[in-house]
Amino acid sequence: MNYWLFKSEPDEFSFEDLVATAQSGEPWTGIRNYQARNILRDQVSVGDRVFFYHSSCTAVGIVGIAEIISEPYLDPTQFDTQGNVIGRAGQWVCVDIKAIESLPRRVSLKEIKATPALSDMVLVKSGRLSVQPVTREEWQFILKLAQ
DNA sequence: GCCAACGTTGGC
DNA sequence: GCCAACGTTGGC
Repeated sequence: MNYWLFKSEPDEFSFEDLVATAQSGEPWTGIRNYQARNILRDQVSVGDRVFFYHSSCTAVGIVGIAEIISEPYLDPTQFDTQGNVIGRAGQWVCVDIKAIESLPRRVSLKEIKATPALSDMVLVKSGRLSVQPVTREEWQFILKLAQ
């Protein structure tokens, strides 16, 4: 099983919104970055776990855990009703995810940046990538921090 | 809302 | 294939 971190602006779609979709989950659409697309297309598998990260808000950080529940498929939001590609053609893909649980408390970006054991996280090193890998060590360390 | 960082585009 | 211009992300 692999671990990932997905970013979302809570004003657009929050972890609470994902929880509300229960077992049916939500298509993770709208990724328009090649690096993120390649990760979704080539590396993400059903059963992988995901840290759900709230960005661009007053409480930035990791707030919950989700699970990948579909194989990657073509993101339907890249097509109009006639099936024509909207904007940049990029064979964009999406996956479905569902909520597993909230963290006992949010692990803030500030805290992550201040933690030496987490200084190699992609989140710290390449802040803009919206779908990114998390190592097993980082995953477990953050779970401990969240207690 | 500002602005730094970074990804993408496009002229050459 | 370089690189300047431009657009977007995201922390603050």
